[in-house]
Amino acid sequence: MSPRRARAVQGHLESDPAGALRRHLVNVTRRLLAAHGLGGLTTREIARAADVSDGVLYNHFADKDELILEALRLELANLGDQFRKAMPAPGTATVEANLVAIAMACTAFQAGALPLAGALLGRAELLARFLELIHAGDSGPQHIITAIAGYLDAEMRAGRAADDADSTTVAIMLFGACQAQLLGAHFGQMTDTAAEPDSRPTVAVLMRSLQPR
Amino acid sequence: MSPRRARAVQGHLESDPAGALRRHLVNVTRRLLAAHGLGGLTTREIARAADVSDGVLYNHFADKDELILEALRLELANLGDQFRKAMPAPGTATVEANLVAIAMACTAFQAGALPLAGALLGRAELLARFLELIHAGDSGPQHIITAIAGYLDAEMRAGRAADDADSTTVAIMLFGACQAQLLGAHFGQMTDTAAEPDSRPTVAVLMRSLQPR
Amino acid sequence: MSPRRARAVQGHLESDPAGALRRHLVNVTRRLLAAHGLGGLTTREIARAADVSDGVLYNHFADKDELILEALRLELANLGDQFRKAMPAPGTATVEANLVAIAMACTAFQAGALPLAGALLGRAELLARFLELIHAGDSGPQHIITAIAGYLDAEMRAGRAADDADSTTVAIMLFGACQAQLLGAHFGQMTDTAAEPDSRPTVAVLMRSLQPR
Amino acid sequence: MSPRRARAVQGHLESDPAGALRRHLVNVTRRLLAAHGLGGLTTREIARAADVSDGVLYNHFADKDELILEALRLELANLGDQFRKAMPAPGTATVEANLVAIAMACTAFQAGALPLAGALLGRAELLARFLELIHAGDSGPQHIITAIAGYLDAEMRAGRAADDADSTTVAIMLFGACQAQLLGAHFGQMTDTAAEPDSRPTVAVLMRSLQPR
DNA sequence: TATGAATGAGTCTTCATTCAT
DNA sequence: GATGAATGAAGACTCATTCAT
Repeated sequence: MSPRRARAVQGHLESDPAGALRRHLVNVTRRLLAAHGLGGLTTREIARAADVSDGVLYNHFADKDELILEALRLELANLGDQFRKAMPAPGTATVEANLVAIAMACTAFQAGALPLAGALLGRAELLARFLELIHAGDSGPQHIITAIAGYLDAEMRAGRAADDADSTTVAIMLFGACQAQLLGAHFGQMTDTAAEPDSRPTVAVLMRSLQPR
Repeated sequence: MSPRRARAVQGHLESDPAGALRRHLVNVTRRLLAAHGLGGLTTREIARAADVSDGVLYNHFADKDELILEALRLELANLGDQFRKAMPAPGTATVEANLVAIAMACTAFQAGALPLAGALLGRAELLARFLELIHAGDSGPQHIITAIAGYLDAEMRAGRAADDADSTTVAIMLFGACQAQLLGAHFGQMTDTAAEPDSRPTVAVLMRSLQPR
Repeated sequence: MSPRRARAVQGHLESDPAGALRRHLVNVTRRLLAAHGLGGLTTREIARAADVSDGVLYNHFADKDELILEALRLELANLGDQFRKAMPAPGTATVEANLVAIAMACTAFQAGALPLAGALLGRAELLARFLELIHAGDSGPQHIITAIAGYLDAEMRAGRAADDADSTTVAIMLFGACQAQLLGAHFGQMTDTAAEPDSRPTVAVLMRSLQPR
Repeated sequence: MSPRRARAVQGHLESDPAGALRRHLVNVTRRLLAAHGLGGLTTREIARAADVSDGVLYNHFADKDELILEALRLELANLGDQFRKAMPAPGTATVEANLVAIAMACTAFQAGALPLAGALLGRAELLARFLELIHAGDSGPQHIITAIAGYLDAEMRAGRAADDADSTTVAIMLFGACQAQLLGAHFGQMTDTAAEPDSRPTVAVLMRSLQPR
């Protein structure tokens, strides 16, 4: 009595078989987007990668953009979750070590977000739809900054960091330094990029402003 | 008996008439690229904007990408030049004021580079060709960092800045903070973005590390 | 244990439950066809309008065309029935008044048949199947002509109309004049089309040939 | 210095080479439209029939509809011209013979216009664009009616036809009778249709109203 | 038998590139 | 060299039809 199941999702005993292919398509698209960006990503390529016919897409999404946006949203949300998980708890270890850990989490987030950002740059109308989509969510870069600033505030209140520094500014600087290093590696010489960017010097500079006196 | 001059470059008494049209095409492409990025920029659009026939492009460039790359290269070089012109001379004014000026120059550079970056993100093979192209040049973000670090080194040598901070790290942080603010505005809520990002808090934090003791 | 009843025909206690859905589909299709013609009428649209699943169609018809043909046939038969009902009885009122009434019935028939004709024009193979389908029936325009001619013959026999005119020719002329006026309104300037076409002048001309002498 | 010539129009020494392919496409489309109507007429089919690549169409027309409309317009104009050429001059031969000739011209016009009408039925937006297109022209059925009425008026003034009949009504009846016969043949039994419809009975009926007394 | 998601051939359209003139 | 129309390989999307459930 139920409609047929797509080749690609057969055997997946799903609690929600109706949404299974939709999710499958989104996940495949996330993968392709994360790997190669939006440039030259065709509906056919998505269908092939999903082992599904060319037309299915339109059974689950109004158009290609809707699929892309959904994939972007989920991928970004996932990156945000991973970042939050990697955030150290205030009061543990040392502030310096924690900032290094945060820097690594920033870099991981940015590395994942780079292809997504590329997909939206120069596609004003897609960006607009995307912003509307995530506005309520807690995925964007703003929330990363807020989270870092929140950590700093907690440490300041605990007396483990000087409370006369602006926590948001420090958060932006940490996040930005990581970003600059990443983009430098991406657009830069691309040689020896294998090496993880070292965030310790950055943290060292910040610590001078955060040293409780 | 000399070959026909293209409509668009007639009247331009050039010392290098052969290269005039090539330069014209590159300049038009730079303008279009800076304005709208690479998304949806067609060869026909370039030809129309250049007031030139659809085919000329292929008399001067191997293909569209070569034209794009040349335009990107020159546009980036131009942004680099403008940045260098805006760099304050060490020893003038105050270090703090100079850092604020540098921050503004960074922001200007990044704002101009954003559409260019968008053109390259997610186009791995284009990026590769681009990197090869600019490798020898002094246009990339690396040189911005180097220039800022150079300024800091000079101030350190002059005793106007603490010499126990790593100038390159400070440069990256300044550049990165500006970048993060810009991208935050671009991808962020886009509300009240009209306001110039304020770099003074960032500079204030850095000054704590640079205060000569 | 009897097979499932489709959503749309539940509650209809039918003596012929098997044929109920088939009839339902045909009726919905008739409505859609009469309203918008065949242009852009999709099987999905039909299914939606019938509140039925996309696939049922193929349980009751070989293909879309078979459904369309059945709907066309019934709709045309219905128009024919309505025409017959509107036919005045010979000997009643005046011949002139009756011809005006017949003209109005012709116009009504043609207005209803117009979208159906559009569905068949330029679809030679569909038209061929359709003609085969209605050949035995008494729905086509031929029967309208025959009916009008029959009326005229009766009036002639009754001495209310000159019997030296060819009744079939007069019928064709009456029918044709209405048709020409309708198509003129449809394809014509479409201004002041709201006004019912006036058939009295046409009837007046015909009366000259029918005046018993 | 001039762009290349399409395969299909090579050798046609045209005074207007630029418009040659446009005209070629329109003519091919006219032929296809006249032969099979708009149903299932694809851009590819047009391109194949024109011996031209799939994309050319869009070098000369905004979209498929624009080409279709142009073809419809020209074909209708041509039919109108042929009708006008076939119109007898008032005062020549006999009125009866002339009306028979006019009836034949009507039938020819209608036979040609039938597929065109089919293309527009059920395509409201196309019809609207079409009406706008031909509004100023003198091609539509209205002008056929007007021309016939004009002929009748002339004969009336010359005393060769009774001047108390409404010429426009008679024109509509003549035109309409031919149309009804044609459609009857087209949608009717289609057997023995080879035989030209005989318009003499129709004319005979009309003559009764036109006989000068 | 009804369901409705899956299928994939086919539609219109775009656009980088070619090439006769 | 310059021109700009011609080319044709994609691209996004539609829709009649199938078929597992």
